[in-house]
Amino acid sequence: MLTGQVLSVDFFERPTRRVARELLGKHLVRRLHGKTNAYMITEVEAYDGYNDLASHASRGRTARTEVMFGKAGHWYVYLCYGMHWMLNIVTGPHEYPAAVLIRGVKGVGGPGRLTKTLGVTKALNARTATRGTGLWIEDRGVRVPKRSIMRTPRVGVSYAKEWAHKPMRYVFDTGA
DNA sequence: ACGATGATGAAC
DNA sequence: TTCATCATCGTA
Repeated sequence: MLTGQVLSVDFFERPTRRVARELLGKHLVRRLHGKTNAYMITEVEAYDGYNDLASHASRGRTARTEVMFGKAGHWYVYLCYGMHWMLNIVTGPHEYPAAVLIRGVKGVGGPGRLTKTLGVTKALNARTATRGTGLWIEDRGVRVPKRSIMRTPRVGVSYAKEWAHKPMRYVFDTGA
């Protein structure tokens, strides 16, 4: 089976926007019910720091957001609109609240559809992105030319004042 | 264009 | 304890 280099904590501990951009082209790998599937990441959003009004962390440290303040490389999974699980990976330094929302992979557009397809639920919240938890990220050598990366404002955060229109959404245009 | 559907956080 | 608010999606 073709595998790649599993991304370690070092990768995620860097500045959130950089991590977001570099996650494009990486592979989200899911092992569930004895089967392993890999999905190339094509769409992400950065949620960066206490001042980011679009981030849950802007309303302080709470039971839900605790994981965002924790160590990088952990999953932050929460329920949105009462029915969709959202999958994020914690980024940046310890105690600094930040994460990247994985919005889409090749063939599966939309964060809610993505978690449904991969069988991701609250059970993965606060777990590490390692093989042991059944959900991790690999570099399989896909090259992502700068030209193929689109930046846009984030989706569904119109309430976030000036943060609503910052280009913190990254899309890998594969042309396919 | 709109309703489903429930956790979350802030107000009371 | 109540209430408004959602980092969405399928159907119309």
